[in-house]
Amino acid sequence: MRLLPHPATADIELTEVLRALADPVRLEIVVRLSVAGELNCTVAGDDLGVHKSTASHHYRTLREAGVLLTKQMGRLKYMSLRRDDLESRFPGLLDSILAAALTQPSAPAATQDQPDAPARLDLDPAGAARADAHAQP
Amino acid sequence: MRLLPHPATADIELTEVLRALADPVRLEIVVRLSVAGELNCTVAGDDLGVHKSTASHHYRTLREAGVLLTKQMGRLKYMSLRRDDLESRFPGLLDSILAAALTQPSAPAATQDQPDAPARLDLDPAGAARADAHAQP
DNA sequence: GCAAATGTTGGATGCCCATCAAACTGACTT
DNA sequence: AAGTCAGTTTGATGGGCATCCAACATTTGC
Repeated sequence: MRLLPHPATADIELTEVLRALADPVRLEIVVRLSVAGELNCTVAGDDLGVHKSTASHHYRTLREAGVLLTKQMGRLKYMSLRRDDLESRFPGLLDSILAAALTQPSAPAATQDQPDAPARLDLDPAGAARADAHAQP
Repeated sequence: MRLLPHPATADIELTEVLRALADPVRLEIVVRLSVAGELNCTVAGDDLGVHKSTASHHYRTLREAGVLLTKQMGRLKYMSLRRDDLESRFPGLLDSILAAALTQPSAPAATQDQPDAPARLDLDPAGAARADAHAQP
């Protein structure tokens, strides 16, 4: 298990964080991470409506802005929000943005394929896999 | 006195607000408005380091995102933050961003002309003018 | 070793945007 | 009416960015 390079908490800049979260796709990724806690790239980017390389680009943007933390475990990379770091640097910021995003959900493009889908967020299938992955890297 | 067109509170979108505030110049404008309450374009754009037409473009962006409100009084236009509207739409969002921006001040470009300047925000001179302007339009 | 799975990287493309300069509009002043 | 002030609009320009596709790197499994 190894961590990818991230900016130090003190180096996180407000405008970079805001710019990172101002993109609907990236905001959706952050919302998913806030719900699931930790996701690998495939699950986090599922049904986002963008190519996987585009999603990878967004992960990089979010990581370099200091919003999320990425650790590699075997062939998978798990991402999680830097909640504590962001809270200490910009108190209340992430929470208010997440709360706002949850009251104003952005429809992922792929959701249009099934207009009658009851719920828009379907992250549970990854839960078991995550738990397993953490047990024995 | 007449108001310029603004989006309704319910139409304010989170990503638009974040995108509007993700620019250092626009964030500085918002910070100034949060301190002064109300400013005309000339004062709000003073020492920002950008051309006045660029500043005007930023005012438009902020207004169309629903961040600020503009009313014309005679030959001047006064801008103010839509604090209540934003608070009701995205509770805590603006306050946390303003608090973060105040702890991490962005240096306006023109400040470099006077490196020994004691304070970076000099908005009081407009205070009297504002009060006068409101008395008798 | 070979193949599959998981992401990343490297063009390529097209769009959006921040910026400036100049011209313009609207309102007040003389 | 002419001039001035405050701000906007209209190109023009340059840079950044979101996106895709294809190729690559790395790890795991047979």
